[in-house]
Amino acid sequence: MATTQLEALPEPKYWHLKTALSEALDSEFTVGQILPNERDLAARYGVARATLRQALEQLELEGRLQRRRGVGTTVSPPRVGVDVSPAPDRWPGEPGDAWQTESASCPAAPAQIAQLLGLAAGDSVHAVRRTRAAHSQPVATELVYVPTRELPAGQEAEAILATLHLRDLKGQERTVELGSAKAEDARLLDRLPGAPVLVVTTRYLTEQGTAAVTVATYRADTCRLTFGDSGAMRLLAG
Amino acid sequence: MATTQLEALPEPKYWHLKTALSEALDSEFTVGQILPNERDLAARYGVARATLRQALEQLELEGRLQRRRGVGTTVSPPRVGVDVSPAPDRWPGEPGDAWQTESASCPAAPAQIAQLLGLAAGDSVHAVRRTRAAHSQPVATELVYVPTRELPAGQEAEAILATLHLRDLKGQERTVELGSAKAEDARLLDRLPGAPVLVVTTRYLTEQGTAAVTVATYRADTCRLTFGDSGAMRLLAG
DNA sequence: AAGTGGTCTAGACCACTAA
DNA sequence: TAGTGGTCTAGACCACTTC
Repeated sequence: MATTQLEALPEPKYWHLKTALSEALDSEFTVGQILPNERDLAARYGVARATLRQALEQLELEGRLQRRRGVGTTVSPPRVGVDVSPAPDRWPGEPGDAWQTESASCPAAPAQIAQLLGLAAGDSVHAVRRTRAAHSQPVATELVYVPTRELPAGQEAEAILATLHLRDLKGQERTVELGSAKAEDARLLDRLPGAPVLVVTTRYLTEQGTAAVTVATYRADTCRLTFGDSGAMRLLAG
Repeated sequence: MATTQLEALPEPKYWHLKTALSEALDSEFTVGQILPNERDLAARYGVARATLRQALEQLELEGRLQRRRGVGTTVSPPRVGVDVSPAPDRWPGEPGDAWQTESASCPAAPAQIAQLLGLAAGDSVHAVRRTRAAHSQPVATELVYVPTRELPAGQEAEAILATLHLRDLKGQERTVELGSAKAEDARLLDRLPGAPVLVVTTRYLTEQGTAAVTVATYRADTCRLTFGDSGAMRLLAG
């Protein structure tokens, strides 16, 4: 019986554990199936529960597992691809987009938003909350920020978006980064606060400057963001 | 003296801790400054070290902190924006792109890559390793996969890329998702294995099908992916 | 050698879900 | 009410960097 690599293993236990679990997931489990509970799994692999959890956390981060308190740990389906590059000449809320408008409010602009919109810190903005689902599961929540420059406060969400549609859109700028879900976003996405999310920030540009900013928060565990062909498709359309 | 919210706090300790630390970071520390060590910090806030670490981990995930074993925890600069949407009519390795070619090998295609390239599992492919830096720090590492269909094995990296440049590029398809760094990527990015990364997969399309696939791995803690204007800029160029 | 963050343990209790 | 994952503790040792 070979000693294998147990004598000199620079890799930590949870790393090997993760590999072992990942292979078991491929060979012995099917999508949606529920795993043994954490205490049993830890005992089965001969590690402390905290160590087992470290491996599960990474697998959840990679979209292989889904854990729900009070329920259990289940095997995730492959991530769903969600398109985040709609036509570059369309405003949020124009017919056919993937979002469902929820509500509107009129808070002071967060510092970062104010900067993107070219406003002073604390200026009032319209904020329209929207959500997006795939396969009947919520995958993203978004806030559309519009300056209250020309449109008075207290409008309906649809009215706010409608004012954008009248304007001439010059282009969009988009960024993607990793974040952790704030309490409100987490609730809407059916996750715990702090869950990893992909934050997509889009700036809508007109000749006069930035007319709107959207901050969309996608569940990182279940989503794969897709950017459709940025060359041929447009050439075909034009 | 008010009891504040200590009587009924559904939020966990590490969540409050994170907020407290985040505010301290803004007001009492400067970029690059080194924080007190974890044992001292934990004592200062009256929590166990594991709880303190849970808060630090989230702040690191959000790009606010950087922790290095044997050194300490430092305050991170804002994330750097890296453009991941070069001109949609250019191949990898054409003059002026942001990457530095490292080496080439000729492995069997991983299952996922084979599928994207329309190959059978285990078919041989060229794999060109490249890296990308910003502010003298490595921010991404990439593998360019090219089928060995027309080009024999054992080529130099530059020769492999050069064969692509002769072909007519019809378009690109790009996806972004969250991953965790494999051992090799982690080493190149100066991170520990398992570190969170943004994985950008690009498919290069010709009339004949998929000519190449790139898998780029960006440090999620230090990078903000940017997608330049997808409308106006091209109109101006054309 | 001293000090840092990284890993690991063995326990406890809590919040939540479902029968 | 029983069972799940989520939080928290107090300790130990290890890997790495720096002096």
